[in-house]
Amino acid sequence: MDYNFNEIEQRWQKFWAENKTFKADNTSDKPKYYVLDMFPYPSGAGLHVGHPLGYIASDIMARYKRHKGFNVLHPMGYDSFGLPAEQYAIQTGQHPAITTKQNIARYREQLDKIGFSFDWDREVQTSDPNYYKWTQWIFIQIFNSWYNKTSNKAEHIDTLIEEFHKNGNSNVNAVCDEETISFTAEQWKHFDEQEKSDALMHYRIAYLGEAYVNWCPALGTVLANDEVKDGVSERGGHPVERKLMKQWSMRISAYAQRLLDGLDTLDWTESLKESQRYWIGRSEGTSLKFKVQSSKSEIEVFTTRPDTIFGVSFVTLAPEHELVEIITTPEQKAAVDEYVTKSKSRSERERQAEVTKVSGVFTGAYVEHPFTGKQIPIWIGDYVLAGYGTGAVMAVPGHDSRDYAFAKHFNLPIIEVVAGGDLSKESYDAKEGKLINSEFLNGLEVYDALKAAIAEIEKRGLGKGKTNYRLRDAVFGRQRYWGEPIPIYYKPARRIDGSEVEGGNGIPYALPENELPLVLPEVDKFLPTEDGEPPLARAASSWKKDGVYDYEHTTMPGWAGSSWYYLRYMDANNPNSFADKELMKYWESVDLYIGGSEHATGHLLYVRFWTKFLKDMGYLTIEEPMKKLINQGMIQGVSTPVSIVSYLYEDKLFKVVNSDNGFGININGTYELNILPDFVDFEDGKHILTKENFEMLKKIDNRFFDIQFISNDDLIRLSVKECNDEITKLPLKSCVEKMSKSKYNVVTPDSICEKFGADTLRLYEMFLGPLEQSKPWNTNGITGVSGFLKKLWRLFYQNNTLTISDAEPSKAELKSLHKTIKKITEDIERFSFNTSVSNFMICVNELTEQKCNKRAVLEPLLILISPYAPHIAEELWSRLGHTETIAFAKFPVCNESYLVEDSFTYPVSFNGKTKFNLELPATLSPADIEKEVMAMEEVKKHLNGATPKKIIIVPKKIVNIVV
RNA sequence: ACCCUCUUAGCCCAACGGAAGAGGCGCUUGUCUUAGAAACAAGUUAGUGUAAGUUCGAGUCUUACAGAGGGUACCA
Repeated sequence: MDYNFNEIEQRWQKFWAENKTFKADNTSDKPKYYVLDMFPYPSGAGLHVGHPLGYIASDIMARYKRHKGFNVLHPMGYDSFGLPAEQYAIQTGQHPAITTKQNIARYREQLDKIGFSFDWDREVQTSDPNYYKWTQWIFIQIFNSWYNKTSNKAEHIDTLIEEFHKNGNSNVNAVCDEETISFTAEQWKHFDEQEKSDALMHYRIAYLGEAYVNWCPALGTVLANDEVKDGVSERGGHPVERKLMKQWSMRISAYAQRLLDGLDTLDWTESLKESQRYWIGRSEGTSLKFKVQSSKSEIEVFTTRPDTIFGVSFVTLAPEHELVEIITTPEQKAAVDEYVTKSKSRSERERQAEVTKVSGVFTGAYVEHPFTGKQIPIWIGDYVLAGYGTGAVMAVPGHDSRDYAFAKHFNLPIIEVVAGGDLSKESYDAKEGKLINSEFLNGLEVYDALKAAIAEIEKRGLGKGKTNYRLRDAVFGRQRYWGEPIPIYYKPARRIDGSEVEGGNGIPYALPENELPLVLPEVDKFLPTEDGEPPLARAASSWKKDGVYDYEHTTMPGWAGSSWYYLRYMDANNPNSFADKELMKYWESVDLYIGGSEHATGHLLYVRFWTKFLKDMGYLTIEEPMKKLINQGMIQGVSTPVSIVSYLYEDKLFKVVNSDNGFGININGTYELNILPDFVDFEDGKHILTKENFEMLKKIDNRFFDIQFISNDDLIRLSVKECNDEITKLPLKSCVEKMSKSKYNVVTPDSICEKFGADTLRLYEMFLGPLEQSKPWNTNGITGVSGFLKKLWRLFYQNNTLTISDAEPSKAELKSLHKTIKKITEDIERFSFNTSVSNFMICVNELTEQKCNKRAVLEPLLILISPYAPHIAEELWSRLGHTETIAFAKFPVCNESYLVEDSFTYPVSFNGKTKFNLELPATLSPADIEKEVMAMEEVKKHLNGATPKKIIIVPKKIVNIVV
């Protein structure tokens, strides 16, 4: 009987599904274990071999924990709202719901083939109204909340209204907008509906406010910071620009400190925590006011280096700063206006490309130095960011490299106030050295000067110590169709007398909870309207609250649904709440979360934010959603790039000079692309293009007239028309990069499953190397893994018959087994799955050599291997006569007594250099070992009469004699 | 520019600070086969990217540099 993996795998996949083997119980005496994969977006390309890497690892963990007696929650679902389905809808008219459904079906089919132990009864899809009803519900809770800095948590907005009623807002210690005006209780009582709504809006955690956003004209929507890469949209690569817009936002900044502090409690990689810390960007400094000369205005700056206050030689405002217009002198107005217009029109990408270019303009106005009273010019420059701090900096060119570059460029004075650098060459940014040229700070070390400067600034009432965070509030509205509708409607404002205010946008109200879900309406087209309204404005005129009031037309961003999905898995089908409180208490938080590191600052920050919010409101008991997190490395694809120099189109020859999609153009003005892998062969470790394939390539794409192949760094130019016989094999340059549909380097798991089986795929993906490390996909070693499974099979089947002995195993057999038990257990506990695979190989090699077919050895071995290769394990387990699944069989425990060695051969070394070996009983104490060693003739010979300085003895390791 | 990770045999990768090698691929030679392939058996190869330091002892710890991969990007 041969190992027929196709048949075996299908049978067991069917068995698991029919018997709901992996259904997680909500009540159990067993300890719980929650293992979760990062929510996949079901893209049209399906799974490639990189996706299952993490899923296999988490599945091994889930199966292992079941063997270990845990009640395991291991669910899967889909983050099914998102841009690609919508882009496809715009191009084809196909409703994104249909595309999404197809893609999910394809994902599911691929996932099922790999034999994961998911509890599919708990599947969730973010685009399902039964799911997004609760996403909307959570939004309403956030809308109805404010952040109380005194209690340091979110509270219901009613407590704030009550306070306004009693005392106005002067005593309120809340996280709110900068421009919040103060009012008394009396004023509050006389506010009309609009004014009350506006006042509260400054405090709500989900709020409608003006913000600079990343506007992407091509996608017709705003993007979050983490959805923008290199100044272009992460999905699609379209240019992004800055735009001031009224937007729904989330006051995540209120949680900045807690998000930072919480990191210390998490078992995440240091590098991931570091990225979050950096993204949150806490910095301690001082706010400081500069009086503008001959004006009532003041410029407030934020600085972390108040110690360098005497080194200020100018002040720089961001072009968007509100004072720019007010303080600019008539003589400078034209220049300033031009600069402001120019910097506004520049896209993010241009801005970022010009980071090293210095630009700016003088406003003509001056401030007074707060200590010396000296006149200091005010400049504007776009190296100052409008959104950070106060949008203004005190420039200390001597000790800040950006100010230095600006000063050098515009020939502004550079004053040295901290000794230790050479200011003729560069600024001296280090926080080390003594203060000079600084009046009362002279002679102090930087650290002491900082404290002294802050004290003096506060004493004189010029400013105060302040902590700033780089973390911005998250824009929450998207001008898109395929997302959760925001459950808000607008009522026209009313005057005190009750009459309606004409025009205006109306006052936003949250929908009552019994009207949820607010279902996504049908639209005729998935595009914005002619007047630039989002697609939801196309909904039928009946799509209105009570048939009268407009709903909000923007939808939620991709991260909304994924910010709480781990909770829904605990109680996926609950119609009455987002999840039952008792169940959330039982499942607590995720014990192991596995996914890619690309979510470091997006999803993983938002999910922590929502968790903290829900805890504040009393729905949860946990502060952090994911206790342990592992980033699986990326599986990269291998591509073979070529450059197209010119191409033929409708019988005309074109030279590639530029391209409007801004993609793939290299310096020489050629167009780079990757050859489809179907045309590339692999020989002697090199990628080659054969003559046959070249001919094929010509036929398929006859536009390519003149192609440069990059071959071992030499460029070989081939003309398609003149292709001659000389070239039979052309070595191609290959490079390792992200696996992506657009790069033609995607490998799917399907063909591997077909050819070698899912168990081989699972083992092989683990065998590739450490889980967290990125590695290129190659199938060179896959026959080794597949051979191993065949070898395992042959331990049970000799000459096509199951031959199993119930005899007592030999000492050697038991040693092989228990050594493996020990190693595998250690490997799983530290997520070292690659080494487990080789340990299995060693074990099977040894047992094969011992011709072991003892049940007492092979049964435990099957349990050991079942998390990794569950199908073959189930099959052999059942053939051994078991009628129950192997999934819950007790994981074997290592019996150390089988591993004990009688003796150990010590390497005896002098000064670290091994001279000879000495076999001694393993039980000998270090003192006895020393006696034995020192008594030896050879030792005396090596010592040559000298007395050893030190003798180091590590039992069962080494003996080292220091002379 | 900054931050993180990695660098061990022809290749992929192992080695609680204790004799550098477990495993797989590849390669070589057999056995078996009409042949190919498979299976089986035997064999094969590095002194750990470079330079310094800590240590009785360093692939492992520290520092600097180089290369590769990933992340962030004027945050005052």
